[in-house]
Amino acid sequence: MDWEDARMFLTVAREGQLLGAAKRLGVNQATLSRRLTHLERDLQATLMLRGPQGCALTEEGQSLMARLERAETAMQEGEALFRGREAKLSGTVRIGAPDGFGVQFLAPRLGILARRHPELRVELVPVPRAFSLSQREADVAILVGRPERGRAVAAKLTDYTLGLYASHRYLAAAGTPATREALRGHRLVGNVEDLVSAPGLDYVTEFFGETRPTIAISTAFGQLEAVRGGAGIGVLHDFVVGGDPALARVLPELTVTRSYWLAYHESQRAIHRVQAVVEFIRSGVAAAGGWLRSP
Amino acid sequence: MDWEDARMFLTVAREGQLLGAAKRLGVNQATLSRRLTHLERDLQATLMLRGPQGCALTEEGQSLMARLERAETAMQEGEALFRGREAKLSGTVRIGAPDGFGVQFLAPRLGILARRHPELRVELVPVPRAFSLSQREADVAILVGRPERGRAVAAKLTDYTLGLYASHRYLAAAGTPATREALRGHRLVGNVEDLVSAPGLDYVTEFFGETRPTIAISTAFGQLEAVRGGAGIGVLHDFVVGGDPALARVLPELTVTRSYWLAYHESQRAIHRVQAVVEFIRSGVAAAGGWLRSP
DNA sequence: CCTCCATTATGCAAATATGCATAACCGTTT
DNA sequence: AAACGGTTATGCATATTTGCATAATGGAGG
Repeated sequence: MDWEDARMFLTVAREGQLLGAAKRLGVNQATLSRRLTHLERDLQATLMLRGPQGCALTEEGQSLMARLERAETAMQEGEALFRGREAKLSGTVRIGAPDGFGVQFLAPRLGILARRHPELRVELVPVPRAFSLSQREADVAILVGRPERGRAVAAKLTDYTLGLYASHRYLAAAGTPATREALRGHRLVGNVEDLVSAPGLDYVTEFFGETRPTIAISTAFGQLEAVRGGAGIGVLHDFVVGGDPALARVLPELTVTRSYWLAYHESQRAIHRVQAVVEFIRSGVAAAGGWLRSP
Repeated sequence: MDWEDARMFLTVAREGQLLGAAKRLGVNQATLSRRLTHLERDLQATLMLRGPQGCALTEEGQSLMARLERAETAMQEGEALFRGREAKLSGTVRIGAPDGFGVQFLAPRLGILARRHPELRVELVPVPRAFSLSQREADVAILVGRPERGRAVAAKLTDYTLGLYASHRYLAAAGTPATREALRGHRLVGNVEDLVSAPGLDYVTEFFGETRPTIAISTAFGQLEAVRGGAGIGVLHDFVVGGDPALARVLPELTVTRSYWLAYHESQRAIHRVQAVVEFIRSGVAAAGGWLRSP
């Protein structure tokens, strides 16, 4: 028995005529006639007598109607689990992001998102690690570089640049290197190789070559604070440094460009709250313009 | 929420994979994938996580499944009202028929039908009256002449003939009329005008013209017995008379042909037990050959 | 790391359902 | 008896769903 046929039968039974029930169900009257015929054929019973005077239930139809009403109650309960949350976005969306982007870009802006969607709950995980979208470790992930495979819907957000920085105090004491080779004589701050979660995050070798950093920190802000504290020369996101007066650009011609991508599992494509967050991030990045690039 | 989508979701939830559930439901795996996507979009929720390892319910999916199982219980109860009667035809079929055909042809043969379908119950109403098929006064009606309008499926069964008969005793006493005009001097047995239920049943005037029968009886067998009892000359169905030695054909060149039609309401088209009876009658008449015609 | 297998997702053609327009129907009114 | 109005049923064109075939996927095993 086709349950959708049954649901339609129930409405006709209540309405007493095909035309009115069709309007109520949002289908054509002809469709409804056929759906009922299909149900009667399937059950091998005449459930209602139809004529220009409308539809009257047979005894068999009465019996079925009673059971369908109980089914309807359970169906409506099930549906209610999801309804009422549609108009205003509700539920939780988890964003996984590299800490540079997550903390510097997203965190300050989440208030806008919260005010726009009061019922929405946002979880931000600003740590540099891979997020499995298929296992729902995050609903939306910010990635460095394009995701290679898997059922993710991916879109490039923006390019961003990284450069070498050191504190004024450090440079005053150790001198400013004039060439890339001269970096060998300095203390370098980089990231933890083992915890590099994506090929695109391995930009330290592009700056230091085979020279391994003396100090390795796995987060961008950790690196920032270490460099700020005079620990040495480090590779920092230009947008993270911003206009910090305590820091000086070192070897400015050495710069690396990467790109942030946004991804979510394709099954989330139809989830409005996820799409709302996606759109929020995309439009936020677009509005920020060149903010993520070096001046 | 499409209830049929929901029913399919329930099966996938139990099976743990699309492919197995598709087989169980008798649909293609691709169809099932789309039905689930459609349900998830409708409810704005991810009900299950799908991958090459199969399908795992989310918490939302778990909640919905619980309600759907209750709906399913009610649906199965409703369906059970009709199931279990399909393989062997059961239920009741009412046949309305003119008494000539009903008693002389159908009644003797109903034993065959009963043995063929032990669970089937047949009601025969062999009275010469109109049966409203749309109001289920009969499931199957045998009619004289083609039904004119309405939502009946009609099929011609056979032609049959009527002739004038009298008992030998009557003719010995009153003489045998040599012409149609001579009938005026005889006692005539006909039917009750007021109860003539169809134009086709008004054959008495075709024999007697404007002469009104002295004795009017509303049933064919009533007329038969009256004629047999010497009441007069009557119009009888040739197949009802059969080879009765007590009766003599009068004015054999006067004969009238009518046809029996079988009809049922179109909503009964899909009801197997009704179709079984229809087929039984049609094939019975075909097998009887010229039985309903005068020799 | 590569291969295999059983799974899910999707493009495309075929099959089916749907809506539109209209014929047929029945009860009411004139 | 005829006309009217609101109903249901159905032919046909269009829209949608479905099945088929195959690409993509992830876990297991070698």
